[in-house]
Amino acid sequence: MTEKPSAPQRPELPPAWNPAEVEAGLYERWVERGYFTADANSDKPPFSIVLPPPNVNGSLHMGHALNHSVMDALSRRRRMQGYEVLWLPGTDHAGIATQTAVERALASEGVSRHDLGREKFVERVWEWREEVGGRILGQMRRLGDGVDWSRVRFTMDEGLSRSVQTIFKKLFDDGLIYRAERIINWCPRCQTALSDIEVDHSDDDGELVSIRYGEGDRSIVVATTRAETMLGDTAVAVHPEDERYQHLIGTDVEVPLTGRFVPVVADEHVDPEFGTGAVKVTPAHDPNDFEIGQRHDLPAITVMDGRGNITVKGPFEGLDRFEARPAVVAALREQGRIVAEKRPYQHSVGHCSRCDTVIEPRLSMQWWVKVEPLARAAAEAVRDGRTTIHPPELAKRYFDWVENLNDWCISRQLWWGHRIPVWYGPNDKIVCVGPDEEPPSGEGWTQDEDVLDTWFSSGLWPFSTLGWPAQTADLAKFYPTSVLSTGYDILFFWVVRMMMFGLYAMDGKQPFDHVFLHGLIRDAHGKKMSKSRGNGIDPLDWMDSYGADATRFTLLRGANPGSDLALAEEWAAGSRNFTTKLWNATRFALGNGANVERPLPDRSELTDVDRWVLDLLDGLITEVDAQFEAFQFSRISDALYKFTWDEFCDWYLELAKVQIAEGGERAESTRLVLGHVLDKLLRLLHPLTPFVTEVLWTTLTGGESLVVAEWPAASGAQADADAARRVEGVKKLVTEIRRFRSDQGLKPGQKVGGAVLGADEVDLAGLVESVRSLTRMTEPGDGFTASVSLDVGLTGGTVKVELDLSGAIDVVAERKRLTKDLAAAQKEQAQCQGKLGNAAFTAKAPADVVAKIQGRLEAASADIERINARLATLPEA
RNA sequence: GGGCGUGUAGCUCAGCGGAAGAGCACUCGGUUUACACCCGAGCGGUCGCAGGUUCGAACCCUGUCGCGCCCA
Repeated sequence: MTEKPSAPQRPELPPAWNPAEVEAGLYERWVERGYFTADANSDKPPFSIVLPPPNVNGSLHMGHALNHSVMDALSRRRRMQGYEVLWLPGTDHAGIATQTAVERALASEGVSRHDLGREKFVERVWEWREEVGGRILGQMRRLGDGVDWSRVRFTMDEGLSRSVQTIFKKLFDDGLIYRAERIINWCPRCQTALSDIEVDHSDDDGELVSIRYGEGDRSIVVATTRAETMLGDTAVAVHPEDERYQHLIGTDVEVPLTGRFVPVVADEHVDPEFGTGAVKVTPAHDPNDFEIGQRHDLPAITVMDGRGNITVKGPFEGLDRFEARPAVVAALREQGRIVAEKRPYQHSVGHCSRCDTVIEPRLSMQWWVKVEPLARAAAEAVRDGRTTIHPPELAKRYFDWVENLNDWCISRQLWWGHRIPVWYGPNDKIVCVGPDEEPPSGEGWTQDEDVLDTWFSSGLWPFSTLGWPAQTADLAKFYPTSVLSTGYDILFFWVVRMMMFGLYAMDGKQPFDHVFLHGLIRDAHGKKMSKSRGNGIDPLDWMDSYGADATRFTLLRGANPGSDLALAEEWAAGSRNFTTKLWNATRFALGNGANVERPLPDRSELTDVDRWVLDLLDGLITEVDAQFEAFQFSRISDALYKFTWDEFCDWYLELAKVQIAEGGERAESTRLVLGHVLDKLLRLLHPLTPFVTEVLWTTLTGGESLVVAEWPAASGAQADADAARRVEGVKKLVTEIRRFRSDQGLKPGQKVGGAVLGADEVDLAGLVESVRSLTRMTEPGDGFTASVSLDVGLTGGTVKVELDLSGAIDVVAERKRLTKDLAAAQKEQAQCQGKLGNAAFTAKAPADVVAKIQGRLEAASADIERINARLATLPEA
């Protein structure tokens, strides 16, 4: 029987990794083989993630790419660990954004939605969704997202709409949904109410105008930033204890321009320090004024329509609010009623988070969710540990917010969305209709015109997507979901709403066990990416240039929990370099016969170098596992990067060359070690960089796919501390020799004869060949003359290296090198002596610390002696 | 105004009680047959400032200044 060739025939790797050519094909193969399709009937433990649904008309931006990289890494690892993994994708209908987009398209045809009518308009939106709605899903495939495409959902689906109607009815019946007339945030451009979190506040330049109301000793000066709303004033308010105004409280003053007399009321909420201490009260156009109005039973006069145009008969009628403001001020000035004007005056102004239009507080009838009991449950679930927030610092913010929630305005004056299932009938009858109920028919019954906030339906996502309200196998298997991942800026949007609804609908069962909150994407200098700055980076560009793996790796490497991450093209190039490095290392290993055809030989048959790298690998596996459990993606990536590049490539591969050159059994065992280390390393890297590892691993092992390969476990072997010490000794020796060569101006490739003396004493005899190989040092030949000697202090002794540089050495360079080393050793010596000379230190510090310092002192002193001796032998420069 | 976070190498960030680290950038030298998307060697920091606790502080405490975010 002939010996088997050590390197079996294997498909050869191309010389370079070309992601653009390969990624799409790999991805489609994974999908076709059904790797990402979850089985609700499997016996495996479940692991589930629902994708926080992106806008149906959006496209993949860097924030998505980061979040998806996180979710994909988590779910790929769990799949390899033998979990039944469900990562469920989908999109939300983005009520305002989508309706606006379609209205804009219609406008270019000269048609408004009202021309079309509600039914036809909604049809158009569905058509629009068919056209653009798949874009972001396609982009997810490029990134490599291992989602279950058989379960892709949309918030306007029939099933999800049923969930919406079910929960609306349940909340309505429980008294947690009600209708009320209040001040809401109105966007005059979007023409709809918004909830509080859809309003962004910024400090804008405005004006502060002081206006005199009334006459003579019955007059009072109020300060306002919104003079035009005075047309709707129904009171002037002062603080009850403000001595300046005691005589006016309870009297009436005239509101200029209107001829109307309004009462002066005393209210605790007026700040006597602000302006004159008196404020005008416009209950229909200011949330604080509305509350004052409630307390004092004041009428509310609406002076603007939904577009922000003045509706009061007279000279201002029809003017836009921003035109009306100066017009009103001018009219007041003419009457001599302007006491003071301050411009610019910075104050906080609310803007629509969709379109940036200045919000108009408006009195209007809307539907509300009473959040207090829901929010209390949401806080409790985190407090008692059913749900854990990562990083924990952000839990505080979660509590603060949840405990101070106002009721949630859920009705929107749109056509695109879930229509409110409430019918109004004769005699003010109101009926809320559940999913299997017939709406009331007959004369006089009409359905509410409004639709629900998009977040109302996406808040149901963790269970509506699994089939709720039906008790499906999916729901039983995959709820509660394992992890929800999103940016910390979305904490209040997704997380809180999903928590409130999940706990409510699922009998106190939390929607997710863990919440992972990643940071926000910024540019290379930490600035927010934005269209106006033009500093945005498109993840698709990165994928084109550097590959999906490099894009993912860059994002994960920067993902420190709770902190933002700065990105620049160089970062992605660096990650691409890493994938190339991995590619080349594997190519080298394969070219030298690396394989996993047989188990590793017993550790006793391996070399120090083999045991060292295997022990490091064990440590790496332990580290990666621990950091995965802690959502520390940056540490995972860093550990893998450093092992791959700084240990495996820089040292093990170089040392393996020596072992392979030995031939025979040694070469064979080295090929196995190479194969086994790479095999496990590729498995560990797969959740982060699935594409390149798939190609390398299938080539190395002949296995079917890394997607379904087993996640590696540490070997359990006792780490060989002696092997580690010896290899570290080799590394130090090699580094010192290289430094000497470099300082002496030797070309890296130039071979130099040399002798290594004293290797025995430090137990390195067996590794001298490796040192020679890595430093281009040849055996001392016949005419060997040591022109220089080099002392390297290692644990346990000093190794002397003699080199024949065939001629004079560069004394200046050598003196400089030694002087530098001397200075370092002296500094070290002084530091250690200082500590040891301190009686308090030796008395109070733990014994092992004292011993360590003692050891350092001895080493430093020996170094100083050696270097001085060496310097003495050098001729003067 | 309230709360949270953060100031470490030129840039972006790790480290969070016992010898100042990484990536990128920079300098020098390299056609060492895995890799120039690379290899080897180097330069670069009183860890914002001021006090305090401790045998010992980048790390803990207090104050202060700068920056960022969230909520009013």
